[in-house]
Amino acid sequence: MPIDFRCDCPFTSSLDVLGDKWMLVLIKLMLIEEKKTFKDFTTSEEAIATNILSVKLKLLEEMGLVTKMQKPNNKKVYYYILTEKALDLAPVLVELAFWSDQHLRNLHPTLANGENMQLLRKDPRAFAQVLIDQYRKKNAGGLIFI
Amino acid sequence: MPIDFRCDCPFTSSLDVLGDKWMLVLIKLMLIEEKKTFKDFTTSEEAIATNILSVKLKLLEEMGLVTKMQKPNNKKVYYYILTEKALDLAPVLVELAFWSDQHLRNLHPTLANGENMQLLRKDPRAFAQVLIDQYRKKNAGGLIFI
DNA sequence: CTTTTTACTTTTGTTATGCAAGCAAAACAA
DNA sequence: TTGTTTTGCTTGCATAACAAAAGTAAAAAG
Repeated sequence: MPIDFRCDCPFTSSLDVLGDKWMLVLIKLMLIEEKKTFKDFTTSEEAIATNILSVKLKLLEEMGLVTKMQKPNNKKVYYYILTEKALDLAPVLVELAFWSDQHLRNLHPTLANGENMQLLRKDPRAFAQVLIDQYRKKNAGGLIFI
Repeated sequence: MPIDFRCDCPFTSSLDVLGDKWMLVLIKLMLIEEKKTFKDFTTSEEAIATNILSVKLKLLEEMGLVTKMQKPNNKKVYYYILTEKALDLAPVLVELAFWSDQHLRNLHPTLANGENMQLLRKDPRAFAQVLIDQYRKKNAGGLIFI
């Protein structure tokens, strides 16, 4: 079914598609944590329920954010691969993480603070581009089978 | 009540706070559409229900994203004013609108396309800073009364 | 005073979410 | 070849989040 847009505002319309608990988290799992299969997602720290995962993956596919393809030499397992449309959300994710880093540490002291965060702080734009380039490189092989 | 963070991921944690249908929309209404009072919000195009508005404004205040202050010479009307913590979300909002502009027009042909969008396309970073500067300027007078 | 405005709250649904279990097809192991 | 396991997903059922409509109390306006 088509999305029901609340109004003509570009800010609000993006959130009509992405403004929920899971859509951007699933994109992050694929972009950064190399999650590809249904099973991969269920074993993430975020602990998404399988029925919700099923619905959200379908929605991501409908929205053209994800392409579902068979794993080579396996007729049961599928790979969920981000499209260019989804890769263009990398700057959004990076800005969100940048904000968390600045403003959520007092409320959430165990927030991750590894080397990735240092690169992010230094140059958020560059970090987003690195994420996109890395993802394209990793999935270049898989994309041959489309 | 305190936020229940799903994990230590900065991406996910930002969405634990902001990942719903309304939080970022309300911040947008304040930042861009000059909404300040409870009534202002109810008359927005997004048409939020008053009970939801009540809950979300309270949550924004709890999270330190909004300061509630009395309107001068009026003991009943309150102004909801964005904090610096919320103004730091301007880049997130701008990146979301940038993405809408690029990828949502086919699904949503009546999406706004005014002069603001041209500035946004040309230089998203600068656009975010303009929004922040404009907001600070407009609310400089009101902030005296804190 | 009376009316209107404002900021909610309450009531009553509807929708979204999530746990647990189930299922069919494929892959795997004996 | 024949169980057994894995995988991707679906189906109840319970709960939580969300929302439309109406109501309320207090302040402001007339």
